Amino acid sequence: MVSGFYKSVYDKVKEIPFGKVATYGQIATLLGRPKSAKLVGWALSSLPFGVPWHRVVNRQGMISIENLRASKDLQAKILKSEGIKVIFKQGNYWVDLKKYLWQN
DNA sequence: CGAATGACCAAGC
DNA sequence: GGCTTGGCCATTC
Repeated sequence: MVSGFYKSVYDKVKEIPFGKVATYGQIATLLGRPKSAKLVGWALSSLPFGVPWHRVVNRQGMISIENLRASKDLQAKILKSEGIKVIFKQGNYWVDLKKYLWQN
């Protein structure tokens, strides 16, 4: 069910430009709920088709979990295809936030 | 309507 | 300096 806050999250995620990434906390802040990054993460757990979820990572630039729709491998794959350098470290994929963080 | 949940974050030990 | 804990709040059950 897409409603209210969720929709805002999806719209904001769609605004992330090609080749950039954003963090959960950042999106939460942009939506006016800086203390509720969790809600962003939760919203992403039930993403509608067409949202570039692969451009959203946690505060450390890490891809934390496998989604229902796609694996971390796929997410890393897509990021690479967009020109983003993905590093595999300690069993997880990471991106360089200093280089690719979305400056809005 | 009360209680649980969640792809997070920052502080504390 | 790695692991645990509490807080956050819309949505679901």
